[in-house]
Amino acid sequence: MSLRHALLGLLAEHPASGWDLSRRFDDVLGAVWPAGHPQIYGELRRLEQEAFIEVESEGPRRRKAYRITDRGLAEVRRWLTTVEVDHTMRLEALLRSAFFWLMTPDQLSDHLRREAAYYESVAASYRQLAGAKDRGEFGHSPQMEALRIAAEAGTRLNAALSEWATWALAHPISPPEPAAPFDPSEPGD
Amino acid sequence: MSLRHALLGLLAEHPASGWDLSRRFDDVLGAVWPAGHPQIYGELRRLEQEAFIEVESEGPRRRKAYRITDRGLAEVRRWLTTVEVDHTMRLEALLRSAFFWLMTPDQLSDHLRREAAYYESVAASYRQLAGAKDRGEFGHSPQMEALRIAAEAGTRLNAALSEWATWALAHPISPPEPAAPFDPSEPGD
DNA sequence: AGTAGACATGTTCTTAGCAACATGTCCATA
DNA sequence: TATGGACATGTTGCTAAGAACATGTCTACT
Repeated sequence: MSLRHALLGLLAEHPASGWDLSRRFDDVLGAVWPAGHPQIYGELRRLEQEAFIEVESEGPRRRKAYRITDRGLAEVRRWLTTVEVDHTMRLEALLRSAFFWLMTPDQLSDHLRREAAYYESVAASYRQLAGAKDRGEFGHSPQMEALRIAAEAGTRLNAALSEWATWALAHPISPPEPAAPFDPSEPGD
Repeated sequence: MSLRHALLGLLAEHPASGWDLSRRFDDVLGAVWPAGHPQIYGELRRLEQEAFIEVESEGPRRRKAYRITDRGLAEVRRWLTTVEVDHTMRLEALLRSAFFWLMTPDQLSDHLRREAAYYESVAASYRQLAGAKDRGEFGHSPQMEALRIAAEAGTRLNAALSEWATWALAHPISPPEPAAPFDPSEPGD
């Protein structure tokens, strides 16, 4: 249930509408915390009821921009500083690795090659983003610096996964067992 | 909804009861795919209905051990080889990093130090496990080799996160902005 | 004036996930 | 023989997540 705090965190930067927030999730935060718009609109309604945010302005097309309240700002800070980090991970790619022995060597190396390429391309795009930020292309606000740190995590995490897949390619799983056919030309054990 | 395939994958090794499977999730798979026992028992019932698994034996305390069917084995293999990997990640620790700018420098470095220590200790335990497997302490079955590969991922992933936190410690976020107090001893801009 | 398409917000419905509760069995040991 | 604890399986009920559907508006172009 970190969604509410993520929304508060985004609103701490500046007011935004549900649509704006949904976009930021799609573009940035979604990589580590996916959230669809139904969830976001619903959570915003609750946050308003609890006075963590308030309507700042109403625009065309029923657009409502929300502003964070002092109470809301205090709540994000409380979360960041006193709530234990939830280290739960959910990585289907790694779950699959426990079952690699069910694949043929060919299927597995094909799979690993594609995984390595995927993670490498994601890592590359974070690397590029980090580079742009280091060149000052996005200014130097504290918010931007926090995203620079997040981009570093994206780079390292995906690079590690890519390297792992490459490592696994070099460590094939031996065939299903003792079924090694008897070969009289080989010395016995 | 990878849970069903994970259960099938575990049952592909050998028959097991709901309790056994729940244990394996707690001990091993839970690190990358958490699952509580209510979910597991429910899914097993559905898998049996769909003839992916069947009851192998009934034991004391209503214990039911399930065996995978040919249909079930084909289904895991289909999943492993033809279903696109879902690369969705959900990492609260990284979500938080986008909001580091809301913390004071002291709070942030305290946080990062604890994160680095946490990930390093997790990485160390995977490293140890991998070492034991390399020393042959768990035999050499293909299943064990797959878990060896998974342990490598655990090591690299957590090491990367630990190193990231350490890197972030060395890249502090500059103060909230232009509020630099005027100091007449400094040359003006 | 009509219309296509992006913008914007919502509801509905289903499933996933998970904590809490309920039930009963077997085993060791006091 | 009573009792505590590990074993084992389930149900209930709430919240999260997410796909699909519904609605309406504004802009630009024809």
